[in-house]
Amino acid sequence: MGKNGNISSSVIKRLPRYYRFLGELQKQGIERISSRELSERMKLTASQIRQDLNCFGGFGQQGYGYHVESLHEEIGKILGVDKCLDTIIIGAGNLGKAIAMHINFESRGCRLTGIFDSNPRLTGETVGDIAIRHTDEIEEFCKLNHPVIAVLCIPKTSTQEIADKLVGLGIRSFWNYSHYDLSIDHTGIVVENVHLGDSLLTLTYRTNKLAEE
Amino acid sequence: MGKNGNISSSVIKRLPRYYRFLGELQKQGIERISSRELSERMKLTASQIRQDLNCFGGFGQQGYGYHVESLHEEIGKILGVDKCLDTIIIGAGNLGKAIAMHINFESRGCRLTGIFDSNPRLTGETVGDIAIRHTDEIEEFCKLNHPVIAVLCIPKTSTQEIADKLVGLGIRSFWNYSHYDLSIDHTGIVVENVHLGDSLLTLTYRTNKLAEE
DNA sequence: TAGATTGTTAATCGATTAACAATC
DNA sequence: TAGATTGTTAATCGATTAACAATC
Repeated sequence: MGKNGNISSSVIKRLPRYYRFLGELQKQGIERISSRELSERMKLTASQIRQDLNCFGGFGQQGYGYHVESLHEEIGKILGVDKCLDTIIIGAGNLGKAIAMHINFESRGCRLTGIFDSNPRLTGETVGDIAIRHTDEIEEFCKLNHPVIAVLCIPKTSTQEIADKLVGLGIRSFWNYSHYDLSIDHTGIVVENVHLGDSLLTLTYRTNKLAEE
Repeated sequence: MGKNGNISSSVIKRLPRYYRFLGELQKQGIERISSRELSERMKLTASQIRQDLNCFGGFGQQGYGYHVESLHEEIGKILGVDKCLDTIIIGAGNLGKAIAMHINFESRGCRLTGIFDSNPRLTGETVGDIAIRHTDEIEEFCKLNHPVIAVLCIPKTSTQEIADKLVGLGIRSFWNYSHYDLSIDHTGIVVENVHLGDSLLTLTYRTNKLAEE
């Protein structure tokens, strides 16, 4: 922990949620909020909120609380929503297309610049305003445009191989939706494994557990 | 902790991953595995694996390790993959359709039985082998078929209202993809909020952090 | 000033890891 | 039997919560 140093991943994982709630409050025209009131809305403790925010600096003011707009902006800056990380999607099946259409990359500091699929029948088809390219073109595209994030929506068998290749082409971050636990040996590479199936399976567990009682 | 009692959510969240790895090992024809070898493959400690598995019972054998096939089966039973929880999807936009096509519900103890959307132009269109119904039909459908899980792929503004209505119709579990933190006051209701945007935002954070160093 | 609420330190709680006796 | 590896208890570590002095 510390003002600039290493923030624990527990804290980092909570930041986007703070950001969302503050955005909502701002929309609702709420100017200031105390850690206690925010804690009630977010269903966590006021202590934790103050502890979390103080990893990055003293954003609040004693006796007053936090100014919603500036706290929202500060957390946005910490997360990097003002940045523009060029992003490509590998795999234009149902999931790849849905992510391209459904996720607002811009509001999360990213910009979708390319979609690739190995199926030549998809080449040229557009998703939103982006044309699907054949995977053979990835190399040339990367050398020209230097994307840094790759969203992997491909079968698990090819994931590791493609990821390794992409690292060689300058990709530094993977948002991995394949049913495979990607890990990259290179230092300086970031991986976020999503695993929607695992998420459903914990729901199945808890649902069945419920019925037992 | 305890053989049948309350298992901590940290453990539960790891179970699907154990299940996946053991399935892979089984496919590869590996018969037995020690906690140490599994720990190397999964990149966690052998201690943790033994600790986790012992929440549910002594599946191993001293001096031998764990029998891959039976451990895989046991964890499957714990998770409930042998069950069949009827599931409906609310919202047949890009994401709803992608989930319908992309997720193997059966292998996770669920069965997709209906898809609904408020846009009448989608009514009748099929996703996989399931016809999209209009949301007006949800009530009748639930009374007839008694689904227990609802996958919410709808805008955040309508989520709470629809969820409350679905609880009244017998839904007990929500797999929520809307950009809204769903919480249900009723006891005995399970919610899994997914938030793909938050996942991307942590990746953005870590990617920018990387560049700073 | 008095009241409110932060920032921060200390106490608690839970999860992870280490150690080792039990046992196959 | 000897070697290997579990199940389980104890030690450590980290994260959360509580408390309170600082201060707006």
